[in-house]
Amino acid sequence: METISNKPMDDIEGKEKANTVMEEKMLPEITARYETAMFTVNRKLNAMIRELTPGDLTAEQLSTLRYIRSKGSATSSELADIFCVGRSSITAIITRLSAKNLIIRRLDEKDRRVIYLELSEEGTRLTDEMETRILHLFSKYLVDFDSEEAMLFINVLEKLAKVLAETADGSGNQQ
Amino acid sequence: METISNKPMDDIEGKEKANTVMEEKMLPEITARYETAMFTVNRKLNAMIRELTPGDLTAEQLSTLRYIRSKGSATSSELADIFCVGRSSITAIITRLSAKNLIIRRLDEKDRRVIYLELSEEGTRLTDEMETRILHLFSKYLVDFDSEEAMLFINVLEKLAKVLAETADGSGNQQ
DNA sequence: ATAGAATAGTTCAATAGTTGAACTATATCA
DNA sequence: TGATATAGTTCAACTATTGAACTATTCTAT
Repeated sequence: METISNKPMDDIEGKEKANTVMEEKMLPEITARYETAMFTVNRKLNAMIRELTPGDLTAEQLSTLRYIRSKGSATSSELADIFCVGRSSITAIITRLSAKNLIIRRLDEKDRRVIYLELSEEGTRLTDEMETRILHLFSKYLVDFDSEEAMLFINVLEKLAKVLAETADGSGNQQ
Repeated sequence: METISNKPMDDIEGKEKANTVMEEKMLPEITARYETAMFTVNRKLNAMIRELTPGDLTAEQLSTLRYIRSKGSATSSELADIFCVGRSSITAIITRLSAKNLIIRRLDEKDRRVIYLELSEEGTRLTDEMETRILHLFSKYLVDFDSEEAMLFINVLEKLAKVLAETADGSGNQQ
């Protein structure tokens, strides 16, 4: 993934070093701006999605459904990893989704410890409906960005996600 | 805020329209990639920051302290707006922070309905310490990005935050 | 083959965050 | 002045999360 711009920066041969130094200096500012903006984006988007969601479904529950929808099925441990929470937390969420008949537990016949989580028909329908609504919401805001900046943004965001995900270290929680 | 790249896209005069059409088509893909990456980034970063934080301080509490630190002082209503939650939620958080002697309630003498929230000495010390740790954490990851892509990313992120914040509509919650 | 370790998931108690309604107190405005 | 709006709190109900203890399986190393 290389940058698109061809506007040269310093180009006194030591490109590598020049960039590093500059960032060192700008670190506090970049960090502060990143955090402030990220905070606002997350809070506002979550609030908006919350308003789109049927009253008896929480943000975590919706995220869980959507993740399973995207993968077809998932296990508790996988969800705990992805969501960076303990497994007991996932159990609680799954129990509630199951009580609402949105999720089905399917036993693995080979390894009888594992349980595959899948969406029920109703769960699939509801998740698809939410996907549509969210897409519609996003489309309202995406028109303010041109393709190029949007793609650049997404690429850097994905790179960041990759870098963070690779640092498997803490990863938040486990037992 | 204009894009930096000078690599022309289509330039058959109808730049405006060309871009719009292209995004329309790419909307589902962009949305999916954005959401997936954003989800990972948030979960991972939150988990990492959680690990840096003294055990008796939660993510919400830390965010609250940091916001107040950045502004000097804030009111409950202001925090409820920024955090997109109800005021009673803020009351609960403030009560706990106050019990830990990290926050002080200062009464406004002009308008006796409002209460300014400020950090105590201990709150200031703790928040500054956390800022340092977070900066250190970020610096580990920022080296993977060059200045240019970092700045582009931040600019688009801030633009997104601005667009979302301006849509004052739902804003999540209020009473 | 089997004992010990690892893995997948659940249960439970405790705590934090959130909602929404009802409430108090104060300020604004018409 | 009386109605309305604003700032904040309290309360009950609920969800999410943690961490420890637990069951049930599977793996692995001798």
